[in-house]
Amino acid sequence: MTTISDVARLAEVSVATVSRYLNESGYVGAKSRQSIETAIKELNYVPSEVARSLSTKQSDIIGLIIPDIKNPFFPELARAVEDTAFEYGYTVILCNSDENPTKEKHYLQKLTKKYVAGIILTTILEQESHWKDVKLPIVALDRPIDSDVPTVTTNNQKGAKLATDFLIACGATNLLCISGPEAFVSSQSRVEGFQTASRKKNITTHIIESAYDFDIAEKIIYDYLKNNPSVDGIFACSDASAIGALKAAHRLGIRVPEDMQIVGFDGIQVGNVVTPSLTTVAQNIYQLGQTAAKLLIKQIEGQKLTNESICIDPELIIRETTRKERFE
Amino acid sequence: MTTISDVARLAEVSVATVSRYLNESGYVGAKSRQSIETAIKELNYVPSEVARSLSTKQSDIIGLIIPDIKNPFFPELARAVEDTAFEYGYTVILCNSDENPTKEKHYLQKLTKKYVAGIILTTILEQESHWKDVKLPIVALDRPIDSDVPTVTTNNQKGAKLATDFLIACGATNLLCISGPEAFVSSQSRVEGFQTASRKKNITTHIIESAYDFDIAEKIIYDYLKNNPSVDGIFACSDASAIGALKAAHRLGIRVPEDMQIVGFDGIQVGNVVTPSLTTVAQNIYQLGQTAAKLLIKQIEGQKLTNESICIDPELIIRETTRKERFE
DNA sequence: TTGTATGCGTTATCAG
DNA sequence: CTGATAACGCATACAA
Repeated sequence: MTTISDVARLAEVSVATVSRYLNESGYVGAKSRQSIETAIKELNYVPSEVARSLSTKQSDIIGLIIPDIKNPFFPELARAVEDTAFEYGYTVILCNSDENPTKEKHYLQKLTKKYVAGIILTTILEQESHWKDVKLPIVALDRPIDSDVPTVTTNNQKGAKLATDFLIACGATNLLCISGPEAFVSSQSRVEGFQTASRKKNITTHIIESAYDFDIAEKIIYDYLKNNPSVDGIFACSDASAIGALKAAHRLGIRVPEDMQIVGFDGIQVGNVVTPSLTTVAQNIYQLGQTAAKLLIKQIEGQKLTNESICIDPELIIRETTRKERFE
Repeated sequence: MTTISDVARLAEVSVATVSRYLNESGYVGAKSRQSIETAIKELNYVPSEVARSLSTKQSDIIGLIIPDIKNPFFPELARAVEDTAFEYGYTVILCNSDENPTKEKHYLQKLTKKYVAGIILTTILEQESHWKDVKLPIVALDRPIDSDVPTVTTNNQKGAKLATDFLIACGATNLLCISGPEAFVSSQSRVEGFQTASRKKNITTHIIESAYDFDIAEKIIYDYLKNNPSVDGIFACSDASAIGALKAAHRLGIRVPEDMQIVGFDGIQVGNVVTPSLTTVAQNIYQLGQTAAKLLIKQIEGQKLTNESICIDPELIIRETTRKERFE
C-alpha cells in the first residue's frame, strides 16, 4: 500500500502539499500539481480513508438499521438509501435489528465506534432511547421515534382513508380492518384513518390484529371470516396481511372481488404478481429512503435541522381485488 | 469522545496496559485489571475502531457487492451474509453494482480505501478482472469469476436436470426452456442440465432467452407460446421468468398445470404466493450466503484457501404448476 | 507485569 | 505558495 509520503517523495514536494492537492484546500503551485499528479498515477496511489477518518474524526459511512432486509418492504428502501448515499459519496453499512433492542443497541454502539457520519434508523422502540446516547446525526425512517429526531414517514392516516373510502365507494358495507402489531405507530395511524373513513351510515366495521406476515395473517383471517361470512370488504394495514386475506378467501371459496373486496397497504412488488392482483395503497418507498438519506446528509454536512419531519403521501393503486367499475 | 489515555490516566496505568487489557494480549496484573475496568465503566469508554484499524491495517468490515438488493434473490442472501458477519463480529457494507463494471470498480476501490477485511462479490464479469488488483480476500458468490477465487455456487446443472426430469415424469413431452442472459454462467449451466435431461425419445425441446424479469419474460413467452401452442412444459431458469410464463399462459387461456406445466428456478418467496403456486428448484439461498461469509472470514483470519470452491445442491419444491399425481 | 517510545497515513497549524 | 511538525487514538517492540 503506497502512502501520501511516497507520493510526496516521488513528486519532490512535501506531504502537506500533496494533502492540500488531494483536498483542494489551500494553494498548490502549477508545477507541484503536475508532478503530484504524475506521481499519483505512477504509484497508483489511493488515499487511506481510515487515516483520514482518524485525523478528521469524520467518515463517509452511513449506518442503516432496519428490522430485516428480507421483509419485502426494505430492499427498495435500502436501495434508495444506498443510491442516494452513492450519489453524495457515502457508503452504507447494513444492519438487521430484528426489532431486537439488544441487537439494535449493539449496532448503535458499533457504528459509533466506527465514526460513522450518521445513522438512519427504522425502529419501533418509542420508549426506549438508546439512540439518545449517540451524538451522531440521526434520521428516523418509516416510524417516528422522537419529536427531536427528523423523521420521514408515509402519511398513513391519509392512505388508510383513501383505501377505506374507495372500498365503500365500491359498494362494500361490512368492513374488516386488519391492523398491524400495536407497537407500530404506523399501524395505529392506519387504523385511525380507517375509522374516520368508515364512520358513516350503513357501514359496519370490525378490527382484528395480525402480524405483517403472509401465513400468520392467513390463519387469523381464515378463522375470522369463517365466523363472519358477511364481511364484504377488507382493508389490510399491510400487503402481507392483504395477501393472507386473499389466500384465506380462496380457501373459503369466497370470490374476490365479487363476494369480497380487498385493499392492502405498502405497495410491495408481490402485490402485483398475485392473482387477482392486489389493489393497494402504495407507499412511495423509494422516495422515503431517498428523502431520509438526503435529510441525513444535510445534517452531516452541517445543518442542524432538528424538528424537521417529512410526510410523504401514498397513492391508491387500483388493481383486481376491488371492483370500482360497478359504481362509477 | 473519551480515549484510551483518559482511561489510562484515571486507572493510573499506562495506555499500553489498557491496550493489553482490551486486546487480551500480554499480561496485565489483577489490580491493574480492576482499576481499568472501573475506569472504563466510569468514562463510558468505547475504543475507536478507526484508530485501531490504522494501527493494525485491519478492520472488521466486509464488503458485499451484489447487482441489486431489489432483485428478490438478494435480500435473503444479504441477510445470510450479515447474520454470519454479525456472529463473527464483522459488519457489512452493502454495494449495488447494477452489473455495471464502472460502478463495480468504483466500489472495489472504495472498499480497498477503507481497509475492509474482505469482499464478497456477485458479478458476471468473467473476462474483466478489476478484482485482480485488489489484494484483499475475496469470495465469489453465485457466479464464479476465476478459478483462483474461492467460489460458492448452487449446483445449477443438477437442479436443472431435477426440474426437467420431473417435468417429463409428469407427462410433458414438448418442452420449452427459458434461459437467462448469455453472460450468466449459472444460466448456461441450467440450460445444459435441461439439455442432458431432455435428450430422450419423444421429447421435443425449444430454448429461448429472457432477462430475469417478470414483465420482459411475460412478453417474450407470450409471443412464443402464441406461435407454439403445442408446448406442454416449461422449465424457466429463474422464478421471475417462470412467473412471467404463468402470466403469459393466463392471458392466452392456457390452463396451468392442466394444459401446460411450469417449473422455475431460484426459490424466491413470491413463487409461493402466486396462483397457482410455483413448482421450482429452490436454491438454498441462505446457506449460499452463509457459506460465502464463513469462507471469507476463514480467509481473513489467516487461511489461504485458494481453489476452495463449494457447490450447494438445490432442492425441488413441488407445488401447483405441475401435476405429478397423475403419474405417480 | 508494566511503561516508554514509535509508527500507522492524514490533516491542519504555523512559520517560512 | 510550501514545508516542518504536531495531533488523531491505538498497538506493539523493546526496556525496565
